[in-house]
Formats: sequence, structure tokens, C-alpha cells
Amino acid sequence: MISNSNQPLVDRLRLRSPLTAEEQNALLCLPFEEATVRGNRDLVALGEQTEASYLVVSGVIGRFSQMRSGVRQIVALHIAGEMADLCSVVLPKTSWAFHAFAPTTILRIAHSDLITVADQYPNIAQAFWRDCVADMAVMSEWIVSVARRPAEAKLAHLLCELRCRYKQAGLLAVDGFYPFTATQVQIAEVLGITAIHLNRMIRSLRERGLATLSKAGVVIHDYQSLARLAEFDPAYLHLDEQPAAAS
Amino acid sequence: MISNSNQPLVDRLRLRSPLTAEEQNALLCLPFEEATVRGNRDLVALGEQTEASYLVVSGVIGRFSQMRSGVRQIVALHIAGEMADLCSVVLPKTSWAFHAFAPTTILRIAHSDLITVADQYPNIAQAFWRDCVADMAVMSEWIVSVARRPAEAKLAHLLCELRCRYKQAGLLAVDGFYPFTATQVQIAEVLGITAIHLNRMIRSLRERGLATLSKAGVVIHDYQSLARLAEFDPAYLHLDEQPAAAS
DNA sequence: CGACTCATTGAGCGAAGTCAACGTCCGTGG
DNA sequence: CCACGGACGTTGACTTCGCTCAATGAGTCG
Repeated sequence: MISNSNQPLVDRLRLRSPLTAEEQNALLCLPFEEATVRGNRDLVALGEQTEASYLVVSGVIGRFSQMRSGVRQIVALHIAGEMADLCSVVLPKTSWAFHAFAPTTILRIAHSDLITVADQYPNIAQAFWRDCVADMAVMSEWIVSVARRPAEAKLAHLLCELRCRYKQAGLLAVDGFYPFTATQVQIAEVLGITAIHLNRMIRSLRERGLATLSKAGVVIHDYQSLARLAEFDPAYLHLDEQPAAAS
Repeated sequence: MISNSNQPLVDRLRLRSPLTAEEQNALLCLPFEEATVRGNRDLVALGEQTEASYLVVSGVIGRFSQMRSGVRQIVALHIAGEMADLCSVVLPKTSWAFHAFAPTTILRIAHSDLITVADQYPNIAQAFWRDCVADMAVMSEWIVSVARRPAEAKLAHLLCELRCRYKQAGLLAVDGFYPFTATQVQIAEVLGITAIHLNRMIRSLRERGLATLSKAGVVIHDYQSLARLAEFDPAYLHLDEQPAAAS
């Protein structure tokens, strides 16, 4: 998927916020810069200051923190079509580190340009704000997952969440496959468990016929059972809302 | 502490965002409603829709999710001077549940009024957005804490964080005391551990001379050591920034 | 004075971590 | 073309942190 415009940004925001034609046009006129990152590489290092936000065109990137021991914890994932680091527009000092899970293409859009268009169009400002809050709802659910679910349910919950997000991105196949590629170490850094223990949980889900992970991606064989195991309710993702027509 | 105006809201936003006199005045003119809640009570039940945001005047409230088993996980705390649920202005369907830890006084400000003033003043919209993003940074740190720190460090980290936030609220005494009151069950729901195990960790911190918890509040005896144990760095709280003068 | 909530402590267990070894795949260079 | 090395995945044995269950103390309110 190659993008030669900001259209993905407009699509992303329209998912949750109505935008007039004029507002959409203002977003499409924003200058951007396309970049490609190799997989399993840090895109933005710890402590690095950024002056741009990223829109993921294809691939996966994760925001992470690191303990002194070197252990990493990924606190957010962004897949194709999603906006990463939009929040740094209003709090640039929050320089989080980013890691590309797989080979990833992004669009860089300067904070200053985003601020300008937000100041000019209150409705766009609200859309940006809303997108950040939706990310917050996901974080909130991740706190619950990491704190309270047993390891197998943590994995199940992540797989269910990703299924919904890949479906939104149009990348969910009819057989339950979606192209989420990550090493077991990376997934363990998301779930807050050991890669070794994760391996056992992957096997468990496979043996129970619920889901299979491979190098190519994920196949969910029995979404209902997986969701039940994880106590998964997709409402917090805020993906199914029909944006009211506004132009 | 009794408030008869929206001044705390203005103070809160000015902590991180410069506001002109006109903008401050617009906020002060917002209608509000004061309410008091008893301690250890749910302020907003699970699934309840809200049409207002809350500013905590005094006391503590926590946002939580609940598993089918009945186990709760608190995903955010709000103490005196802080804005709770500002994010529901742009995503009202995210009706989180709130629990009052102690007797708490709040100001209710209608979403519709907040939207109106945000649409009128881009700078206020940005301030609201920024406040939400600051809450997000805290959540991000909580994911790390819950996922990666051992129980004692989890508690130490929370105590350090609260110390900074109570200091900001002007409620930190010179001897390291601040009036955070919560039952051990409530604190355990924050940290994602058992109340029983929390009790042992409290004893451990007390015996090591780091901190003491009592019914009246918390005393931190050795902040440096506590912060070292927790790997605590207050940068993520975004409290020390001097807002640029803007009026 | 009960009845209740909250705090405290002990004993035993289990989920997840640690350590260690080995298998598999893939790219690279002799 | 094969040998080597590195990254990733898989599995077993053992350890441990934190949970469960259970009992008791301490303070508070009606």
C-alpha cells in the first residue's frame, strides 16, 4: 500500500468525527513526508524529541518504555491506517520511543502544521482530540488486561483486539486471518509476560483450536470462544460508530 | 475546601496551557454544579451515560473497570484540583465508572458547555486536549508499573506519583505527609494486586523506613530511596512546566 | 454491646519467571 | 554449494512471587 496523499489521515479522522468538505480539503493540503522503516528496528529512540506525528500506512509500530534492567513494555500499538503519536502535538515533551515491529511505511506530518489547521478549524481540533481519547480508551483496557487477566487470556484479548482493528483496516480475511507479524519477544513485550511463557500460551490456544500464530500472521479459528476466554468486548475500540454525515 | 466558581478549572488548565484573560473569563462563566459524595461509594455506575465532566475540588475519585468475576481495576486517579472525565466530552460513549475513595466534592460541568467554549476558543480546545494527553501519559506509566514492577515497587511508584500530585495541589507537608486516604482494598485495585499482598508490601516499606500509610494519609520518610526503588521519574506527570505568559 | 468494616498475619499452592538446552530457519561468505 | 553464525522458536526442570484460604485483631457505628 503506497500513499501519495494525506487521504489516510482524512479517512482515519472521519471514522469517528464528521468533517466538512472544506475541512477534509484543509487536511489533504497538509505537507507530509513518506518514510519506510525496516522491521524490528527502533523508529524513534528513547528520549528523542519529535516535531512530527506519524500516520501508519502499512506495517506495525509500537510505543514503548524501558526499565533500567533493559526490559521493555510496549504501551500502544498502531497498525495500518492509524495515527501514532498524535498526542505529542500538544505535549511535545512526552517523547515516547517507537519500535517498528515489521517493515513499516509511515507519513510524517509536522506538529506545527497540525496545530495550524486545528486552530483554524475547531472541528478538526475536536477530531484530533477525539482520536487521542480513543487511544486512551485502549490504554485503559490494556491496564486491565495486564493487571488482571491470566496470561492466556491476555494473549486472547490482544488477538481479539487486533482482529477488530485489522478488520477496520480492511485486512481481515474471511477465514479469520490477518497479517499481524511480530516476534514472540515483541508480543511478550506487549503483554507484559516472558517470551517463554508466551510461547506456552500460544501453544495452548493452538491446541484448543482457538487461534494460530505464524510468521505470516494470525488466524483466529474460533472468535466466539476466544472472545469469551478473554472477556473481550470491542466497545472500547470505538470502531463501529457511523460518523454523522456532515457535508 | 469549598469552591463557588470555576476558578479551579482555570488553574488546572493554566498549569500546562497559557490562557488569555478573555479565555479565562469564558471558562469562569461556564455554569457548574457542586456536589458532594460520601467515601467508598460509586459516583458513576458501570455503563451509565454521563453528560458532564467532573472537577475534583477535594477528595479522591478513581475510574475503574470490572471483570465478570467482580474484580475491579482502577485505571486512573484524580485528586483535588484535577479534571476527571474530560475525555468523555469528545467520546461520550466511553462511560467509565467512577468510585469515590474518600468523601469528595466535585464540580459538574456540562459537556455541551465545554464543547461550546472549545469551539469558540481554539486555545481552550487545545488546553482540554492537552489535559487529556497528560492523563494518557500517566496511564502509559501505569501500564509499565502494573506489567513490569514487582509489587513493592508498584506501591513505591504510586506513592511517589501521588507525592508529586499532592505537592502540585499544595497539600504536601514539609515532613513528607500528604492526605491521601484509601482503604487497602482500594489501593490494591489500583496496583492490580491482592489487598493481602499489598498489606505485606506496606509493612515492608514501613520496616525499611521508606514510607508509612495510615488512616490519615501517607508519610514519605525517604523520598530519594523510595524513588530509586520504584525507578520513579516525575517527568511523565508534566507538572513542572512553566506555562508561557500569555496575557 | 454486638455487628460490621478494615487491617494483619500465617500456611500452602499455583501461575509465571528463570535458567538451560536444543531445534529450525535463513542469510552470508568462503 | 555447503559451512557457519545468528535470530527466533520450543521445551523441560526448577524456583519464586504473589494468590488463596483461613483466622484473628482493631477500630467504629448504631
